Amino acid sequence: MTVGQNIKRAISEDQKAERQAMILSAARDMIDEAGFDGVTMSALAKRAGLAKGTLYLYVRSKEELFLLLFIEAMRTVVARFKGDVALGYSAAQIARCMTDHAQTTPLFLPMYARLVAVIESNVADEPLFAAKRQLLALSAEWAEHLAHVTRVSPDMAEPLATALMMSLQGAAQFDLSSQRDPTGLPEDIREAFSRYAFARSFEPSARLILEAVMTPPK
Amino acid sequence: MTVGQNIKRAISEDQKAERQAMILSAARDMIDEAGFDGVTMSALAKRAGLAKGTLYLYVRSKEELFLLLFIEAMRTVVARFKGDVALGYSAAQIARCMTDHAQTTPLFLPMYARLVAVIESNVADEPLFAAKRQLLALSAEWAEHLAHVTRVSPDMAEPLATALMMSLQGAAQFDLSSQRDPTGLPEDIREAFSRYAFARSFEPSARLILEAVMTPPK
Amino acid sequence: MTVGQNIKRAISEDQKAERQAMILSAARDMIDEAGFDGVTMSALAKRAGLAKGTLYLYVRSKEELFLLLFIEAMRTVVARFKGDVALGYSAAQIARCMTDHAQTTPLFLPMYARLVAVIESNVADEPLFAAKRQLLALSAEWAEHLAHVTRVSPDMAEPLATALMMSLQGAAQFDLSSQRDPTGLPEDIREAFSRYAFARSFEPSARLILEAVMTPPK
Amino acid sequence: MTVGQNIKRAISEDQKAERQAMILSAARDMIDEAGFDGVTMSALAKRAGLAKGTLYLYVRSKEELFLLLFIEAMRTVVARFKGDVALGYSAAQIARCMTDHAQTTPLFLPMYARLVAVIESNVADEPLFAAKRQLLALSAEWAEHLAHVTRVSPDMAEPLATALMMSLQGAAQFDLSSQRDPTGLPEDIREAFSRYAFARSFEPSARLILEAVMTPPK
DNA sequence: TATGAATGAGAATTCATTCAT
DNA sequence: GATGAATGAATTCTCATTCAT
Repeated sequence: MTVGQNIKRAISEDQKAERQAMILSAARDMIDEAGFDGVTMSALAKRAGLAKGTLYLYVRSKEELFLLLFIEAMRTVVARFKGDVALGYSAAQIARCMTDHAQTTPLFLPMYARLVAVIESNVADEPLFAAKRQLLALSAEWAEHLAHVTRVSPDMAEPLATALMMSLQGAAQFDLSSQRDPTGLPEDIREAFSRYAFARSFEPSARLILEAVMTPPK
Repeated sequence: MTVGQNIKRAISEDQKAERQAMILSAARDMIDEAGFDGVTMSALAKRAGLAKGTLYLYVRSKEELFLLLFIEAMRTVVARFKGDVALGYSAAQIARCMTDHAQTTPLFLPMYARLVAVIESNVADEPLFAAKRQLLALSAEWAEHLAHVTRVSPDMAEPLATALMMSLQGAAQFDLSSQRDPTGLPEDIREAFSRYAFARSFEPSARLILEAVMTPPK
Repeated sequence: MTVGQNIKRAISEDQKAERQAMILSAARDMIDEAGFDGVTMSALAKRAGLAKGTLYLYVRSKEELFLLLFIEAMRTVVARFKGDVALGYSAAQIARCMTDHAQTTPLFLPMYARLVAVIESNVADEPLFAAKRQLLALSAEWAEHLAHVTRVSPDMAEPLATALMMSLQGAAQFDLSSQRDPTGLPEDIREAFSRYAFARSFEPSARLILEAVMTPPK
Repeated sequence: MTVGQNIKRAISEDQKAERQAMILSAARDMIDEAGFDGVTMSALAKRAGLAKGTLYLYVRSKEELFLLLFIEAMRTVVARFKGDVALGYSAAQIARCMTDHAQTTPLFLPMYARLVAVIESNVADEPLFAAKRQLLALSAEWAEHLAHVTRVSPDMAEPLATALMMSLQGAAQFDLSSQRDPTGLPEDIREAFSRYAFARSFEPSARLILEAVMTPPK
């Protein structure tokens, strides 16, 4: 009675991971096309060529899916940071790189903006903890490289990392808020919207922060 | 179709404002008791002693209600900042005040954390624009006082204000994320949760930023 | 405390009638602009320059308003029929006139289509009976003239009138159903929609019926 | 989120069709008991022993449900017409049959009366088009049989069919309007209500029309 | 493993009408 | 007479998740 082509059963761990990657990829496409709210598990299943139930074999919940997606984006950002930013870079250069990474890594910004208030708020403990662990590890990795390239004093490493991440998070919010076709915006607030676009708001702040710790007042 | 007890009619503008204030107050109470998701227009109406339809005479939608609530909180924060922070304050003192204001103004932090991804995302244009205008005005007012007390150079005023607001926004997110009864948290991530509590993450960052602009490298 | 310009109080019966006519006229405009569902009592009041409560001084309910509107349209149709159709007219000519009257009298068709299932179904007894009386009188007047110009035998007068009115009613429905921008209609049913436009469906039927009784089989 | 008793799953197409039939049947019962406005999707689900969501698996919307119901009634009427009316029948006999079919097929008349102004007006395009297609096919089938039994000349077939359907539609309206307990009606309009009962108004008109085309004036 | 039928919670909002001023 | 603040009923439909096959 089964309709449609049953996809071959994924048995090995590899196949399982592969299948999950497929799902994440389909999800990314859906987000691009229909936005976050346009992603429904039914549609995603269809798009991935799976049955709804099968989807849940690879992803415990919709929120977990998003979490997975964000972790990937975060992983990319961290990797790029480690790859691009080297010892000797100026505050301005580091700020530039961070801005660039955040902006050009697909989904990073919009997902970061939704991470806490939308995604984490609706996820079960189990997946949340799992995600937290990974995210924490990635943050640590990033912070470590940051401390390295900025040659910041040990006691300033954490405050610096925190300040930058916090700004990044805030900027992601601002950016989300500023994403709007200026057409249709009332004259008097149009500029305010664009003022908070990511690059415009994050880069100077990051630079400010970095300079503060990289050139300690003598 | 009408039954029930008509409450005293709010005829003058003053009475109307008072009634709206009443509604906002009832909403605040509900949030305290049942959390954001616990706020229902029906329940709110009942609590405010109004008919549902009456509620909508004073608030165009649930999201607008939240926006109104946030604006009030923001107004308070700005007022306190202007009242508490005076010329001559050190970076540390200013950071301390900001932290305190944000933390002790009821609803400010949790609403700010939800402002963009949850509230603004679901509000109609009309109320959104109205809110933006007020929020922008308040921000400007706050930024102006900030520039004044920090004696920052004119060209650094905006970057400073932006950096601080962005950090505040990010910290609000972190804080929301860290709000969790440590009991029940796995050992290995418990500390990470508490690490991002508002005061612990925001104050040092704010101070860092403020110091950076208040003691220009000679 | 009253806001806005209080319209002068309408005292005499004449003034009252005049005010009611004003309201009906405003309603007609609203229907033209926003369709039937676009008419709300609030908006109508505003448009008529009246307060909501005042509206109800001249019209007992929304449905009564529509009934009043239809009666006017019907009155026009009957008057035009009596004015335009004279003894000696052929079945084809009469059918033509009827079609023309129904079609060119504003609101007649769409209101007739909604008369029973939408309007009468939701009106209180009192206004319904009042309307019925007027409508019945108008029908009788129309039927009488019809009998006169068709020189139909006394026993066929009622069946003829009924048949024509029924067809008119049915055609009004068909017409309502066919009112749709052909753009956006699927190819295969586009023609079906247009086929039931009023003139195309009513006139031949009316003619058929009229001819049947006007040229009795010898 | 799932609780409650899963009913037997309808897996095969047959089972699905059966389940839909069950739903329609439950809807018919509800209409009988509580009238059209008494039909609630929630109540219907309960009555059918289904969860609300399940209902929507079989019916896209409430209006579509009504459309489905009408199509069934129409299908019955057409079938009965084809079964009962044979070549050689007189105009009077055909009119009699039509009247009878329309009157004794459950829900046919009241649904036909509401079809355009109430049901079609509130249905989404997709289901509307689907319904139109079926209705059009049924009409054509009926018209063909009509042409056959009346031996009407090819060019008169369509006008005849249209005239009869239009009258039927009009009569359905009249009938709806006349459905009212005479008790409680004012003396002076009581008769008028009953005068427009279906059989009394439709049959003579149908006969008139049929005779007109079946016995062409020599 | 895969499937997809079944589940059901859940709340916002409109607008005709009334009646206190 | 005129006003407009207050009323409140009333119901749809979506979609994440589960679990019988």
